[in-house]
Amino acid sequence: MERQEQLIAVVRDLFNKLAWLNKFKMEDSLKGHTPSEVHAIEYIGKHADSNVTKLAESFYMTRSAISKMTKKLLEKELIESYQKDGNKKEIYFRLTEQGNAVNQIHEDLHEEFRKRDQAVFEQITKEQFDGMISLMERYSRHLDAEIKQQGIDAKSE
Amino acid sequence: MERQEQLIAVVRDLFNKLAWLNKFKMEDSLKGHTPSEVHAIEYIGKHADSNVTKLAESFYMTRSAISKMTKKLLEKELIESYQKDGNKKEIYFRLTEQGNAVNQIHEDLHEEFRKRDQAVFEQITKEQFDGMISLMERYSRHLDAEIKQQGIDAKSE
DNA sequence: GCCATTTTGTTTCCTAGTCAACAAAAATTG
DNA sequence: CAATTTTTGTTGACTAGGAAACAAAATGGC
Repeated sequence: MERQEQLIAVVRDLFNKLAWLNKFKMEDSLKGHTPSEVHAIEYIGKHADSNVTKLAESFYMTRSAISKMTKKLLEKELIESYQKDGNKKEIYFRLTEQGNAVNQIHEDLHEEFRKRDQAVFEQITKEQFDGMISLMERYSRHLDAEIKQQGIDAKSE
Repeated sequence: MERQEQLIAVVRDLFNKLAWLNKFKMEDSLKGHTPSEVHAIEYIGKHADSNVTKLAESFYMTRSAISKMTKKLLEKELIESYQKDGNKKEIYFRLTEQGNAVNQIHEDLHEEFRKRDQAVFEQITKEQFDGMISLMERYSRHLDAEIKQQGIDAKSE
């Protein structure tokens, strides 16, 4: 197999596995919320003035899907919406107290995962780490250029 | 942000982007087949005696989902099923001629993607490459151990 | 200012995938 | 061997998300 394909295949498999394993813990601690919902809560917690469009672009999902999801989060009172003076179109989100609580649980879980996998990451040298990050970023920019060239509009975050 | 989280975030974003971009080309050339179906065709093409269970384990999907998918592939006559003497339970799949054709288109597309992104990968030295692969494999084994310890049954391929 | 275009968000219809319950065959236990 | 347990595959009910059509607001060109 080409090294390129090999690397992508290995990474993909690893990510599937990681997501699959973490899902169990997540479902345990965050019952009643889908991974996507939790992900959205995390995003809204981190970014001021989040709205449907920004979430959609960041998650590579349709606005349709996000609109439905945020509706649920509003009903569950995990987020609340607000608008700005002089703009009746855009609707922004922020976390409620309950949303913050969920976000906290999620962060704690992440910390747990981090500790669980720490040993693996400790073996990486700074050079290796920086090399990998810069490769990813280079690849990402390359794809951005491709996307732009294809005339597809993406605006990845 | 922790380097560990940073790396995971960057990879996740990159993969979303890559999948999203490739989807357009895929949809163009392989209209009528979902990415999952194409993925299954690829798998069946590569592995002799594929069955529902093996596909499910490899894709981290439920047997239920795979069962429905293979049913569709059978109806479209892209795959065919067979059994072995003395085993009335397990049902295996192989590609039909049509399935092979689809697989070929898919491979050609992959080749196209490979060329498109070649420049990015060319800059990686052998040491870097090997280091990354071995890191992924180490991480994968670490997760396997975790999965085993959790008593979840996985048998990742 | 006014009209066309773009942006933002929602809704309806549809599909892919999960979960749970199941049947049939195989494997295990005694 | 018989009885229990596990494995394999399928089905039906349900949900998350995509596609398309849409309304309302904002923006841009003139």
